Amino acid sequence: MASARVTLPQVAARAGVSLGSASRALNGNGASPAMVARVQAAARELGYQPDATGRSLRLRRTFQIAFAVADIGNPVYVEMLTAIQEVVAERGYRLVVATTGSTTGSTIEMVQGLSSGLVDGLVISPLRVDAALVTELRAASMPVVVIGRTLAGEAFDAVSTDSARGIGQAVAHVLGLGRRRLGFLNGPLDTTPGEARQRGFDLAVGREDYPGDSVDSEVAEDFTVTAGLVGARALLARNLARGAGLDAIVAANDLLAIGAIKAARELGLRVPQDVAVTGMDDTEIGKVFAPTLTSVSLRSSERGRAAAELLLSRLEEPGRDARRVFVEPALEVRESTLDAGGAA
Amino acid sequence: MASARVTLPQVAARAGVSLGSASRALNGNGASPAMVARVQAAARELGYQPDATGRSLRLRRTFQIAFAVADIGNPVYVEMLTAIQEVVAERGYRLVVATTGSTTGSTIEMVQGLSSGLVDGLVISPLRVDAALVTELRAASMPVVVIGRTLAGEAFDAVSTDSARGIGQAVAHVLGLGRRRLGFLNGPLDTTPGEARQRGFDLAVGREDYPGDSVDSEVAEDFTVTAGLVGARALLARNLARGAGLDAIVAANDLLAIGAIKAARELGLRVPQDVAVTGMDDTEIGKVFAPTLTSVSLRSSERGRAAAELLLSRLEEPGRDARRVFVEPALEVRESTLDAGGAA
DNA sequence: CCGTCGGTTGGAAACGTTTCCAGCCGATCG
DNA sequence: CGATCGGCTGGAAACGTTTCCAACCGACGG
Repeated sequence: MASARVTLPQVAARAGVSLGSASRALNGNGASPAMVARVQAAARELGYQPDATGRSLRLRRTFQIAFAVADIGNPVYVEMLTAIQEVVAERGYRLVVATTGSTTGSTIEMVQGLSSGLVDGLVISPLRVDAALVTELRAASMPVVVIGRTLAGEAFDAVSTDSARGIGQAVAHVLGLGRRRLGFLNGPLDTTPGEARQRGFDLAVGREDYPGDSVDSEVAEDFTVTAGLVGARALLARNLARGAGLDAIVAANDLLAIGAIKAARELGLRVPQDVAVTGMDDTEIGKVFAPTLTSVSLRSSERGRAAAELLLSRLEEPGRDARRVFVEPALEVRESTLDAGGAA
Repeated sequence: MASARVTLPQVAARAGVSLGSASRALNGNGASPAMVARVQAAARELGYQPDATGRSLRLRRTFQIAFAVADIGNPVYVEMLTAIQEVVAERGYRLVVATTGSTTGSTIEMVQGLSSGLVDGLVISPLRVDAALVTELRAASMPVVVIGRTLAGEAFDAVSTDSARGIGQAVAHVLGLGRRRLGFLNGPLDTTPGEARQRGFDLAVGREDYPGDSVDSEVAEDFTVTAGLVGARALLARNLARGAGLDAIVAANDLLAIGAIKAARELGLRVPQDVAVTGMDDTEIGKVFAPTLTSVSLRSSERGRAAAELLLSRLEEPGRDARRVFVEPALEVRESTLDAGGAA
């Protein structure tokens, strides 16, 4: 393998022209047609492949962008990754995936590691945010697009959604179904999504005209099915013991919701007849689950795509003002809240 | 953002030493303790970050490796990606994800694009393989590790499993449950996994002592839930019409299996009581599905990890002989084949 | 017919790093 | 006490590319 690389000087020699001319000919800058033909022929004969490192060094661009994410196992991030990959590949960029770890400390380390001219820009969707991370991101020697909470007052390009409002939609939906004893199954409160979704729930059930009878919240260890199962067991058992079992669980994401459905079934409860369950993120897994999962779509693909486009546009126009893209949450009603009767 | 980069000459100047000494001091090669201290101090004061492109150009290594995959949406590949990422990150490498497209033509293009010194090595799990692709991979100017069919007679490092045998295990399992009318739901036959799994099924049901009554196969459009749903509808309907409905469906992967379960339910069939269903790949989604899915594990994480380790070891020792790692398939029995009675 | 201009070309510099090479110094050994 | 050796250092070259600059050519206009 790995026959010795053929370099541009070799191509130039073969074509009998100077190095500079060869470069111009291949990049289509001010070279005569005859020159272009000669050089291209020589390049083809030799099997010339331009070297990315030499080119990057000179150009000060790598045509790589990074997507940094806490947990690549989460389907939401995979969806974003797919969308980002699609957009950037089309424009000739490559995608580097970087795992941040769940703490801000390890995220900062990762950002520093990336700040070596290795990538031209960064899309980051941080689970946890603090001042140090914001500082680090501002200091980064490359454009950054944040997916998630728009960092207060910061001049970052950002893509955000209103997941608090999304939780509100889910609450309104189950109330509309006549459910009155609501449980909220959340992930860690010190995460950006956990905090926002809790706020959304508290707001929705705190309204003057709230018609529900009881509310209860449970915080799972993280945003996974297993944690959801454990959390929902506690949530359901607690309310059952209290004499008035829950008739609806609003979960902070689809994985938690699936955990909740499994927990409900363990107790012999039917979904949705006995307990309606809603998720959030509208992931593929929820769409194929049985029952199919009512979920608040935060349009992860769209957010990924928007973030990628924001980043590319900034690479083209570095000086422009920071831009923010908002994506509206939208409730997708499916079987997990739809009684056989079909009341909506 | 983007304050002007500080370069090594600047650090050297600040420390009052030569460029070469500064480099040696930072890389820990033959520099006096005093020198190291001075240079590190200067570097810290200036916030020096070594430039990856300059370093790569000189070193002829980028410390990046690529993972090329047809469809990053498939959970199997996500699992591999996670494992690979973990291994390489630990050794100081970064992971670039490359999407190949499903044809060999687009895969070849992608390999060529990567052959620009941008990555030090490549892990590829091709869906379809032909002679041209093999040629291209051999000619690639970097080490390649193949996950999947070991390319006949080729000197690639490879990680493979015997998915044909895995299908055999699934068939044996449902036969052991007393099922006698088997359907096989496969993906496209011109793919590497499709071909192998079909072979496995045909072999398993073609044995002299095969006790089953009937067999039937259906080829879905691709390896997705939707395609599985469509394919399984046809498969089930066809056999129902024939008077003897299937009592087991062996699917070529978990997504197809989930499609099959949905199709069975549409027809009012219970899983597993009326129809037992098995999948393959043992993905997360199958583990949380209701019913949980009996599946043949091909140990995707393990394969990813092995591939990454193979690649890193080759980077350290370029001349060594090609190595192959085999991973045994293993059946994971869950609810989708387990009658309430619990017969195994 | 000569000057000028636009289009092309060759040569050289530059991007930021690592490493080779030669020279220096102090120390050790004969 | 002198020669030699080892450890460090400074300087320079090299990795492969793009682009600047100066020079050249033919053609066109005055």
